[in-house]
Amino acid sequence: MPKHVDPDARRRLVVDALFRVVVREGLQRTSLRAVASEAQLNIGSLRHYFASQQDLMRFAMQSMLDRVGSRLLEHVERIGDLGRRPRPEQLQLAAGLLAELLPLDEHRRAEVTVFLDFNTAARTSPAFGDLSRQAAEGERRLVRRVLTRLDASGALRPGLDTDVETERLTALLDGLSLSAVLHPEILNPRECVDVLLTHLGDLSRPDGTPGSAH
Amino acid sequence: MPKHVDPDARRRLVVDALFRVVVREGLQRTSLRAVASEAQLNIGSLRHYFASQQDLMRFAMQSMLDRVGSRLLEHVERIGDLGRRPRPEQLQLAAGLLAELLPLDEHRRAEVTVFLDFNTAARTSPAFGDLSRQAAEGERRLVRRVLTRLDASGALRPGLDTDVETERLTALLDGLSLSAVLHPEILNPRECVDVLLTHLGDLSRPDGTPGSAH
DNA sequence: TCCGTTGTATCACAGGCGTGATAGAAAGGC
DNA sequence: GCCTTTCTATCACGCCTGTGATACAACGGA
Repeated sequence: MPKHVDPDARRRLVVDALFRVVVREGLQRTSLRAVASEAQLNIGSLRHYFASQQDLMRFAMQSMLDRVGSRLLEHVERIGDLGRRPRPEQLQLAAGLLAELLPLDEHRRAEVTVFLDFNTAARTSPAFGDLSRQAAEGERRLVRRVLTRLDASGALRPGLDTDVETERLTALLDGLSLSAVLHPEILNPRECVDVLLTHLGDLSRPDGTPGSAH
Repeated sequence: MPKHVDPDARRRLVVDALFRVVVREGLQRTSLRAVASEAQLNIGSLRHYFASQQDLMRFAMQSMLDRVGSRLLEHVERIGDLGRRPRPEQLQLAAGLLAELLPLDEHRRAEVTVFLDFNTAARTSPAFGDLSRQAAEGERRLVRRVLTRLDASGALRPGLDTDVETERLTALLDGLSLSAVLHPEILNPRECVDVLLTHLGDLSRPDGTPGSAH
């Protein structure tokens, strides 16, 4: 006995419409009316589900963070135990996981685009400050975790400073995302992957060196 | 016999006011009235020097690109010939030059902040598209030039792919700038420099290996 | 059937925006 | 002195924004 409207589905519909508007027009021109129109809803209906513009914006950003977070978690579980893989595959798997954050297809491109707009807005908009910070910390936790796991299974060069390498790899991912979104004609997805693989290769133990796994 | 007002000085004054507003409020809230108020000018006066908002915005971004460009040029000349320096100093000098692009002090932080806001806006605003692209290409030219000069003086590991390394270092710089501007509590200037030096160190020829310079 | 809840749709308001028009002050060549 | 150019200042217009208020339809349990 389903209710004729599912509020959660409605909110998702609105959020998806908002994402499309942000991607197409930029956050600056993403007004309530534009989102309502994109969702083919009356602005009155939209406001029935979101009390204010700020509510909608926060909900949308939180939704995106949740989606990315659960996708990453899923990917981590799919990989399973890293220690029992051969070393080249370890690096490949790590790259595949981190590439979830790169705009390599239209879906991730849209995510990164919206994410960038939200984060730049968050700099001067207190309403998003906590979400932006939480996202930045989450990204660093992921990167650090990838690095420590690689290191634990002996894939990495000895003597690396984890703090510095975490910031370095995070900056690399952020910079690649930024360029790929803002200047796709300069940096295409294949080059992004090349750079990421090169970086991980540089961090890895030289071929022939025995790892210290276990 | 000085004229009572110097139009160029007036424009510079307005542009500086615009930068302050963008840094403080974000590009979204940077209206003509806000800039005029910040410059302590009447909006009518402001519009006497800039025909339209778009004119002002373009002029401001172009001004910033010019300033950064000439500062980089000056720094390059100050360094002079790289070949006749000892290798550790070569890396240090390269890092110092590239660090002109990082938000390490308040002045550069303001620049990078404005630059970021302009570039995200440029994604969906055709008026800034060309300037944004030109800046991205300029940054890559600089990075590539630094890398090839280091390589020519024998400071770099052999076998590096210049295209990939250019994108890698560019992404690293962009990512560091992004994080340092959006999350200064997570990434401070010292860490930025650490990461940059670590990266250049990784690219450099291992100690004890004779360089191929001259 | 009645009624409360939920959803849809519309109007109106105040506020900010860029911009065109215009009036008046100030400056400088003659 | 005057006249032209440059600069300053203000008004008004149309547009778009978020939001409060309100009316009306539709649903679901009693």
